[in-house]
Amino acid sequence: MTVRTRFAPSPTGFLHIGGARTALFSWAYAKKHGGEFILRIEDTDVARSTPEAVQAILDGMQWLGLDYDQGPFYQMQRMDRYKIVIQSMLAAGSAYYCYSSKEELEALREQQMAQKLKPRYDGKWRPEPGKVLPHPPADIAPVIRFKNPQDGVVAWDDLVKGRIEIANSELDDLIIARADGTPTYNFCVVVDDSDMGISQVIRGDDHVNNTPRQINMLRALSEIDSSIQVPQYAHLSMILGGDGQKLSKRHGAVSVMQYHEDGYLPEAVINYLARLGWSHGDEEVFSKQQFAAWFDLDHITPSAAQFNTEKLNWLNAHYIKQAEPTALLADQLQRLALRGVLAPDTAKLSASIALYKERVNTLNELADGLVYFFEKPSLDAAAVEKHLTPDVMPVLVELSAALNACDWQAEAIHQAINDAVTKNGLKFPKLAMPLRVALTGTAQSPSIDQVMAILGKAEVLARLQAVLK
RNA sequence: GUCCCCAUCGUCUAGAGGCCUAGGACACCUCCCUUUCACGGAGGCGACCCGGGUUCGAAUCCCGGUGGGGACGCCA
Repeated sequence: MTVRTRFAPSPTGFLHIGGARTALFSWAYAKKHGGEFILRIEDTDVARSTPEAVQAILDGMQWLGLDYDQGPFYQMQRMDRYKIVIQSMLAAGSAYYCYSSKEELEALREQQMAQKLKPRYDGKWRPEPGKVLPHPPADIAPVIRFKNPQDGVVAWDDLVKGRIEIANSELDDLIIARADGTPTYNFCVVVDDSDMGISQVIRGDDHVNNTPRQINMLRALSEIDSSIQVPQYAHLSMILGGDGQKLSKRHGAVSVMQYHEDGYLPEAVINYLARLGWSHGDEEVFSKQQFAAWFDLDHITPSAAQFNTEKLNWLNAHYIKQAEPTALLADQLQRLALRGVLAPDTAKLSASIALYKERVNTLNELADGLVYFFEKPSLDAAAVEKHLTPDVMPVLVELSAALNACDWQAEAIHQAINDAVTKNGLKFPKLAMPLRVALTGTAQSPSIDQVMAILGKAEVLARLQAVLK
């Protein structure tokens, strides 16, 4: 049997970190087994679904490089198919019309909660042999309910959590079509997973409780069409925020595209997400391809995992260091433009990226650190006071002259500084620090001779002149 | 409330009854490197939720407790 997995988000918001990991694992499972990965947009909640959200999900997947073999399929475009299946269930007696009003149901729920019972449909309109149903009220448009088995248990061997059993007595007859005729989530999923030949359903933990209902519907459907099979299920635990709390819209859940904006490389986010809840021995740093080759459901942790920005930073720093400067060029051009640096010299930009990328966690930090290569820095007052002391001024004057005559290479520049240091009986930092402050504005920078080599002779002399006045 | 799930360093995790004196990674601390800050290198701190049981032997298996999470929609 060919492996087919799917990622099935509902377009009610952006692609967040939890959804991204679910997609990543589904993607990897399909790749590992030479199967197909399908994207399906579950947009049956017309009131909450938006085209913007669809686009945001597509953008997020593209940024992460989670390519799908089929889709995106849209459930709203499959209405005809759902209606046919519902009709067949009605005909087979595995579904029925229910005329209970929303108000009636609400009252029932409250009553049950008050009695500390699990709120469930009371089966008023459920047909049974020998049972006499009430007369359908004329003013109520009926919903359609699935006739769930009442006895026995539903069990499956979850690929992550092991065997799970739920008694049918815990389940009630769920609504599969609303009063307006549109089908609901649990029903659409079942039809789609079946029609699309999904072999493994890999999804979030929060769907564990839907699984027995879906299995029951699949079984009812297989009574009608014997080719219909129940897929395997793998339920991934959720990702918690850095504080151990559940991620939600108002608490810590952000779009994966926010990570892009914040200066994270997709390689880093993928690598980080892969290691969140999954492991391959002691391996920590690996590519998406390596992940796909290694991936298996056996090594997924069943417990929830807390998001840790520090570790993401570490991975991001690794991937930035590893990147070729030219690969970062386009990105840095954009980020520098945001910082007011327009059309910088490309050779100079490449050289400064090469020098600076070794020391940053994010692409924004990189861009921040690059600015002074292209614009005169404003000098940090504390650093000026500490390092640009009156006694070094004459040495700087002397050095300026030497630099002016210097062959403009880091080696030669270093030599010129060294000569000035020796001649004046100083230690190297005594001159390097004032230079650093004068040229970069701060007391922290890469090797000052290398910075100077990139800045260029004219610019270095001009910046020195500015502090000597 | 009912049902379901989960439980190893602060965090992510290794761990399939003896390889465990519980390993790795991030973070933190110390030292080294050094031209400042980083990077890098070497060390260090630091955990099996509790209680029973099974067994010659339990982080690992079973039971109970506790704690955390999820679900209980004409949402997905």
